[in-house]
Amino acid sequence: MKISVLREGTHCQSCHDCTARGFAICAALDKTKLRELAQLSRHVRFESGATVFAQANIATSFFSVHAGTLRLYKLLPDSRRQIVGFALPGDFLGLPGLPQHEFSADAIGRVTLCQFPKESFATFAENRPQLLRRMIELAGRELARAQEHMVLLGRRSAEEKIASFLIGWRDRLSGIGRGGEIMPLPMKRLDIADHLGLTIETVSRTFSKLERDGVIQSLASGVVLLDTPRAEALSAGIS
Amino acid sequence: MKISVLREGTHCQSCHDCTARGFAICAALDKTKLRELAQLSRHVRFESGATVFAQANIATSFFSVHAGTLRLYKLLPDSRRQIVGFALPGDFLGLPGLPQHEFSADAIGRVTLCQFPKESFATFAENRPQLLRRMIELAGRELARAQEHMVLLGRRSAEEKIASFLIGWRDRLSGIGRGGEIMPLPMKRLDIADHLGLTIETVSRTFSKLERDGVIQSLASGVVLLDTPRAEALSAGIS
DNA sequence: TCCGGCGATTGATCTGCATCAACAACATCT
DNA sequence: AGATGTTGTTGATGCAGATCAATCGCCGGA
Repeated sequence: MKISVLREGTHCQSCHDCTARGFAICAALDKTKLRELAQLSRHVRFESGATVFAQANIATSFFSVHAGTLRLYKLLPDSRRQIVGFALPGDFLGLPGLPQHEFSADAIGRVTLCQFPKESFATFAENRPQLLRRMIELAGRELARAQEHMVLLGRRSAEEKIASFLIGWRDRLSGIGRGGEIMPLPMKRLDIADHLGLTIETVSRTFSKLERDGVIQSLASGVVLLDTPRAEALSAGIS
Repeated sequence: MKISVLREGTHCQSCHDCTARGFAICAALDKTKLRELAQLSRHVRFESGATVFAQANIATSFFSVHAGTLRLYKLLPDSRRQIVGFALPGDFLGLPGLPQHEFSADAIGRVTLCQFPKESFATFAENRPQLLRRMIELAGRELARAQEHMVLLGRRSAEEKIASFLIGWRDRLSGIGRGGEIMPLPMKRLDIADHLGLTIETVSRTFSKLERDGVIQSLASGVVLLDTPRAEALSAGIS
């Protein structure tokens, strides 16, 4: 595992034309407040594999993902791993009220983040209902995703899990304007396995099966959905 | 499945000495605001098995649990079920921002709730940062629980699942002042199975095994933890 | 060009839990 | 008391996915 490499950041100069604006926490803010919030933040960059923060460490910052993908995961003492989610541009990391990080976060490929010192962010947000409501909205969306994922982990077959994952990933990408024919999957098979409660072998076999069945096409650059209705049916748990 | 029975409620007269005060959403409010909020609410009661609301229905109310236990669950089209959690006194049900319920909720035994019309609650909360921060706190706690449950569903053995469930249940009960030697388990085996991603038979067998091993004692009125350290070790994923 | 490492794939075998089945314990109704 | 339904337990068997193992493709470095 590579060691975290934190490049010194600068105050964010250009929140106004930030590509993650619109889906990020800051979508709630007008120009003036945006500038104030920007004063608190710095841009930081992490190289592939770097750990942004680790579970049970004291949380001193919040983050908003600007570019790239992260895996968010929890480890058991014997090193079993559950990836609780992947973070994409616009996702907010860290929850006020809890002193420590509830999970670890690694960069998958290069990642840039807006970093906010926890204290000053909390003070800033304290009396800004717009921002607070936005945080509730993001937390609620996250919670809904978590509950949907519990259904997947508890009650679905390997094939349904993979189909569900692909459909969900497609929807998230298109939600941030990254939809397209070829759907990039920046994470490795092991990450997918640890996200879906499977092993790499089962993930691999299931990808192969879906490809044999003409549901998907697997490329080096990503996956193409050939039979979307079939994939969506599997994802919904039909058949 | 029994039909939901909603007894007509009354405005809450006695929030001041409500037994769920202190852990509920209203813990954030001072006397004056509490009275104002009480004006919006009514007490409602549901009998055992009644459905408080169903997944994908338009959410017209929020609820705060006053007494009793609920199962919160999602169904797949073929009737596979995943119980995403159990709600206890103080728990808040419903998230602003999402138009529909994300899951269904049934009473386990008799339940009483504070019901808030969604619109008026939202208006009330809109510019009350204290209340908004409290909602973030509750949502965050819920999210943390959901993530911990993903680890359980994705990466743990049946025995670990049961031990984890018992330890978690003990902690939640003691968190609302209901700790005690005998831990009541109001939900049925099928509920536990659908919560942990197991079948009733496996749940039953695992309870039997834990009892044979002297970890727990199973009574009609609940469960006694005989070997708490062992249960906690299993719960933590050690051994 | 060869080598070594990493990720992915595929095959063979094993196993934890699901499934199928029978029965026990207990409550409710007639 | 006997009949019926509901919940829980236990046993026998089956199977989806884990585990163990071999191989392949690819990339980067010597």
